[in-house]
Amino acid sequence: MTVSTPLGGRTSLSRRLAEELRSRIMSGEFAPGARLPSEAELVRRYQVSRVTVRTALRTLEAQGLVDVRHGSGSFVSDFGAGIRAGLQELRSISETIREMGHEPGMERHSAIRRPATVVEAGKLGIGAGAGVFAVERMILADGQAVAFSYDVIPLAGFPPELVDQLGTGSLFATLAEAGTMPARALAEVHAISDETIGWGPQRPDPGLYVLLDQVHFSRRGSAVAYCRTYFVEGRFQFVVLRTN
Amino acid sequence: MTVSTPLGGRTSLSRRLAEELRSRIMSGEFAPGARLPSEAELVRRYQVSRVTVRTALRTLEAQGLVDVRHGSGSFVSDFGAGIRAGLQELRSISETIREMGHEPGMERHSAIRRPATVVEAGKLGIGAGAGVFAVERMILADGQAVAFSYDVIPLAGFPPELVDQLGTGSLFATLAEAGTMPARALAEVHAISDETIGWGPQRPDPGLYVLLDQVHFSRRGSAVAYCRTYFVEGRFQFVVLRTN
DNA sequence: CGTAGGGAAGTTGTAGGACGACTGTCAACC
DNA sequence: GGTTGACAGTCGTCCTACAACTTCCCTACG
Repeated sequence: MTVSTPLGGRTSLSRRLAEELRSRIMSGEFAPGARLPSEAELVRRYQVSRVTVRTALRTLEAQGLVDVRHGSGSFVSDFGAGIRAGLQELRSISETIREMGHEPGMERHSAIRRPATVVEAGKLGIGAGAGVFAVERMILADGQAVAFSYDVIPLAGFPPELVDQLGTGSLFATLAEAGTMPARALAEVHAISDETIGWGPQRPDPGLYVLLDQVHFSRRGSAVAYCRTYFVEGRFQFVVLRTN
Repeated sequence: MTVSTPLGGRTSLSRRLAEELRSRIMSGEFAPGARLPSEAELVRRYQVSRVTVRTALRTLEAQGLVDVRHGSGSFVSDFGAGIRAGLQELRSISETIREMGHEPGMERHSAIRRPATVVEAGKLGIGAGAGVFAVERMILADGQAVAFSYDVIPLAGFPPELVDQLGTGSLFATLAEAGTMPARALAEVHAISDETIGWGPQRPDPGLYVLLDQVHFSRRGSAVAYCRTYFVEGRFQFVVLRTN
């Protein structure tokens, strides 16, 4: 039997199970290449049907986290380490930095309310000139600047009492509090050489950056933020797992 | 009713169905945001069980291609256009260029057999000094150079009669012929400013590149190629779909 | 002794049927 | 007009059964 772990929540059971397994894998409970418990064992362990277990495993497989082999079992992908800092995992930069074993930090450079530029309006799918909140921040890891970010959040429908909170802590946390947690982001990657991007004493000498130009969407498809993050080349490792 | 399309093949049925649906979506048969046929309809259409249909849909959902909504239906993700050129889709660059509506081309600059460097051996998980085949190529789209690639293929276990074919056409095609089709790749992304990367009259003036430093793995986990592809900034659009 | 072959056990893949939960629509009602 | 409720359509989960594949052990044969 070994019954335990109720998995309570509001999203679908298989999603929650996938998240549970994902966190167990990430925690290092299963080493890369190690074999996961069989589907039958997971059925007993979590008291769910085999369909649910298989659905969860399929999700993890599509994410590249596990490898399901017919007749043999499910195995943790050998790329676990890379995925842990993967670019396709949508999460706050601070969280990623912490998971990579460093102490995240942040310094707000400016924060103003202003009308959206044409480019911003286009990216966010709002009218040009609509009110937005623009924040400029420096992202730190162990006290060293690893990125400079220019974030824009549309104000329409955003709770006024939370506006001042934007840019003071995790952007994701504030958006979640506002009920517009990003579920997906479409990001363009560029190489940028520009001396005017960064600021302060930590500005890198050759102004070479990897720019992540991304629009965040809520689960229902509305744009909730437009973030341009300039990562100082060499101070942050970008990893992408590609599959077919 | 409407029986047809046998889906014959050797991989699992659900994988083939996912691929079939993926290609139908990519072809534009279903517009972004459009509703896919219901699971029951797909069951009738392809003569497979609902388990198989659901498994395929789950795979596509995890890849960000479709959005399955409880009680409502399955919908093509609004990000279809971006995903079509997505970085996490592992496929040949030429194929990607063609899908983006341009005519792919290629020029081989050099191709030699030599011992692996220490870095290459480390990336490929082989002994330092083991024999590799190194190819330098220029990737073209509509006659314009979009990338310069430095590829390294370990020779151990590689069919000798196919070595000369490396670098003359699609690297993927040759690897597939050799039975070592890449199934996954772990890629690092860097911004590079270096005047010595490219060559020829098409060399970009400010030598600014997005470097995709990637190791390709076969389905069983062995490294089959180490490819450094320098994309000329501005001539190729990198898109990454991030999910959580 | 060594090896090839066969079989058993374990595991994932697919099938079919059943029911619950959720969504969107529309008609009836207040 | 707005709300409520019924209803059909659809996805989520469960159950049972069997096929296909892998791995390992053990036997039979050389």
